[in-house]
Amino acid sequence: MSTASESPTSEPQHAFRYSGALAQEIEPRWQDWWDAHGTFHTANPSGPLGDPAVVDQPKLFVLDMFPYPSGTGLHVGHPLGFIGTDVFSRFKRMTGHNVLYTMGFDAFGLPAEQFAVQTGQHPAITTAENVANMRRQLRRIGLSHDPRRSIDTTDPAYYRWTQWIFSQIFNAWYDSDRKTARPIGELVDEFAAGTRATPDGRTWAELSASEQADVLDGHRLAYISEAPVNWCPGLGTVVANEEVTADGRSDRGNFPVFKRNMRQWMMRITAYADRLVDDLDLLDWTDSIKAMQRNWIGRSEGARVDFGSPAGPITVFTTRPDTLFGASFMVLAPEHPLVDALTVPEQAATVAEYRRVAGAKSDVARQVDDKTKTGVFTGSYATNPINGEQIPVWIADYVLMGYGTGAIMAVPCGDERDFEFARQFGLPIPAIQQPPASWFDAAGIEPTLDTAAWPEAFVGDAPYVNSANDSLDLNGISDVTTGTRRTNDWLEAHGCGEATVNYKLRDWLFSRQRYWGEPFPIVYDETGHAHTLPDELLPLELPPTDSFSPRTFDPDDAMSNPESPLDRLDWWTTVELDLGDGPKRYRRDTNVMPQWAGSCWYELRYCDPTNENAFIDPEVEAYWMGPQGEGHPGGVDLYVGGVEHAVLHLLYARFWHKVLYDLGHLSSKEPYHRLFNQGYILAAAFKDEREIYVDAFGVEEHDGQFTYQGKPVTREWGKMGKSLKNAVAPDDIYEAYGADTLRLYEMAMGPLDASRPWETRDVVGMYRFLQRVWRNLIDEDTGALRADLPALDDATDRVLHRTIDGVRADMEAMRFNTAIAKLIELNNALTKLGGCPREIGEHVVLMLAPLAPHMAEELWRLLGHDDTVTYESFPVADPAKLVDDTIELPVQINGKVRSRITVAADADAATVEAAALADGKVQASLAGATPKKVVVVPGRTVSLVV
RNA sequence: GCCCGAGUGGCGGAAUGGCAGACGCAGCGGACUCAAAAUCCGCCGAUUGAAAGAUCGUGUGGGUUCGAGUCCCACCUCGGGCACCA
Repeated sequence: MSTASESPTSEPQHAFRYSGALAQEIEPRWQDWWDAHGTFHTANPSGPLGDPAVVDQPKLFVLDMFPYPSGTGLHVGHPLGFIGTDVFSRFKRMTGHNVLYTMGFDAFGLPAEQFAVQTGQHPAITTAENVANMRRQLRRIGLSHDPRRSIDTTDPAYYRWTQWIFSQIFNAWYDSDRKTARPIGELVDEFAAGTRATPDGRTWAELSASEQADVLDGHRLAYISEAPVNWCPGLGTVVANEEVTADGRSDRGNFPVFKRNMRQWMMRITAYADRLVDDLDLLDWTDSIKAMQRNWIGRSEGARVDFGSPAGPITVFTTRPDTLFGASFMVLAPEHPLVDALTVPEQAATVAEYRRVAGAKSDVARQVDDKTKTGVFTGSYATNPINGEQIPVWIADYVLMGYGTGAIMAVPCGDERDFEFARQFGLPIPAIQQPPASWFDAAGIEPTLDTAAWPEAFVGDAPYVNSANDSLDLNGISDVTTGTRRTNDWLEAHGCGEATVNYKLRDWLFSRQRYWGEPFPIVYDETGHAHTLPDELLPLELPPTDSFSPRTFDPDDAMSNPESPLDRLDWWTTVELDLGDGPKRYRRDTNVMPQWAGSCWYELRYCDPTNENAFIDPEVEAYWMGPQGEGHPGGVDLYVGGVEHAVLHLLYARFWHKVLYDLGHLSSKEPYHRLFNQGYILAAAFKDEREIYVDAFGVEEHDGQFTYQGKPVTREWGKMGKSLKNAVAPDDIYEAYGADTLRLYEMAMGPLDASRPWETRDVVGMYRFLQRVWRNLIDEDTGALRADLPALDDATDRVLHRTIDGVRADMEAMRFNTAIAKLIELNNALTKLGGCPREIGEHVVLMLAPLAPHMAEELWRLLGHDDTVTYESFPVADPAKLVDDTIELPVQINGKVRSRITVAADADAATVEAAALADGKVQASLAGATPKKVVVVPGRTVSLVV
């Protein structure tokens, strides 16, 4: 061991005091030792990483969300979750679990590509450098990853299987009767056998090969469609709905996004909408994340209703079919295909102008505009099927083409938007429900069915009125559920509608016009039909090129067109292949997959990273991912990450997982059984008068006023990061204190799921704690175990066991902050005692091991052990030492604590009551009065009521 | 507007309905030292009191309870998500 040199936080006279410098020596030494000994290698039940013995151990799969290997490296905010999972994994190893814990890199995608474009280097080179740098930084924190299982999405050995999974999805269709994905070949069989009708009724054999291909393409789970997509000229690519922010800009780069019809790859995630909602019930996720997913999928139950019109039936979707009697007009989206046919000549100019204005408005403009209703009459009337009334058909941009059928029946008395529209344009508002008196009271008007007096629409349960025809009578019914059911039955019986379910979720736009992503394993034949490459031709590697930079455009140039970098590579885009009918020329797909593809299945590859025959061995999958008993969906045991992936990654990954499950490749229905959202580390950020962030470390504070270079700045709190100029590098903390101190500080700041502000000056508290632990066991002058350790007394022994009991429970529940507090209390007691009795030393080191593993290894070695502390058993409290002979109880009189009594721990209620009444202070407080009531809570309190 | 989540000392935070403020930071006092640092010991919600103590105190207002930071109702503030989704 080298001698600790002077550091800013230590003094030279104690050569073996635990200092930043000593930590800098101990920590890398143990990190090297762990690597050399393969300490964190985790065995599979079989296969190349196999050891059948592990099957006897309970398994635990702990997963962190896949990080981007950013070019700027880590700041102290990044590893918060990683440290949490590491502490938990280390604890679980000490309780006998076989723990799968590793880390990979989501290295494809925009950030990596943009960094490469900035530096002018090929993304493969910058990615490799960034990954190496991040691995180094993560290793320095002492994370106990199995390095053999680490993966990188840009590695052809990995994306070979991403492409293979794409092929599986492409070659599958969704059988909505059986509610499962099936191989496309089985659909061909059904068509060929005539058990499934073709779209136009001809037999399968009568269709040409090209027509057959068209039919199949219409069923595939991955398909090409010409549909409105989000075109982002500033990025030069299309992006998914989930990547567009509420104000119509791109998630990355914050560029405007335009709706454009384009030919793009889509994933039929809508086929899984129901299962994605329903299976949330099987998951141990927070309610808020579940709510966000439900909200995004947006399932609403209602009915489809056909209204007759001069242009043929207009179909609407409504969640309130029970209000059909109140439908007094219809509204179509301006883009609705029937608008032309419905528009009468006198209205043509007005309608055309309205459509032009509406069409020119971007989504941004539509949302920025105030919500004042606009619209125009088409001149046509439709027939309300339930009462035969002729109602006017309008168009208005408050009806969205992208939701439902792009047309609504307007029930102004029961829908706030329709009410506003009717008021705006003087359309009739017939009342069909009798709102309760309380509703009129709240509105400050007398009860009336004259809606001219109503201030707003009435929404909710109330008796129906004016709601009857010859064969349906809702009048008198007073709940929406019954009204809806009756109406749905009537609609179905009369052939003008049926109950149905509608979703906000749209299919997933899956292609990007970029370079740095997985190429599609797809070629097109001379008729333009897509074929997957045979599996043996995978991976289809990204072609090398210097022009990897995508063509970007003026961010506001809505009419620009995407140009994929791969399109420019003529030598690559055409290829001669034999796909079963002789060698032919094919054209490659020149899109790449979106960022999310690689992270849709990475947890599976962690399980079986070296498998060259399958993306995962079924036996290995069943072991790590399989259901844990009846009703359990399977999936990783603990998944920790930020809340920002609530609807992107988590929805896509669940979808892919379900497809793979349906196709028989997996035993687990869900990828992530338990999800834990860690908080963020916040840091103060400062803005000058121009609203520009200034270097947070140059800001001075005087009397609560902040200044930067003499000028006043304002403080705010935000996620630590480069853009707020407030990032603290972990390296600075290691140098001053070591990684163990950083780990403890991050865990002690608060509960893992809460965001908390970083305070560099607070870090020293955990450093002092580690120094005291060290000092209690180690002679600071010689570095040897202290020879003068005190003897163990009964009271200290009890403190130890109470600590063990509490720390174990806290660790189990991931309450690392309170576990640390209990360890500090124990250590403070030892300091008072003058040192750590030998009998306690090992327990202290073992309890510290998950939190501060480097110091724990070092002390474990000094305590005379010659192997790692990693797999030692976590201490178990002796129950006999958890109970005291006597306890002190507070005595409350009328709810106020007036005295404390000491009684035997097992004293019965009568004894406790007698002791309380006999107490001098209690008697003084009672002043001779007799309590009316005495409540004795054993072991807790005595409460007297006078 | 709708749906989540959170409001506790100067700061981060702790408290199965049972002694509010564990633990850490900052601050104050003491020991050690020629001195300082480090270390060790103690104090550290507010008001009041010489002290013992007393009174108040967990965003606000009600309620349930012998007893509420914790449960219920209403409201305020902050954070997050969704947002003309029929």
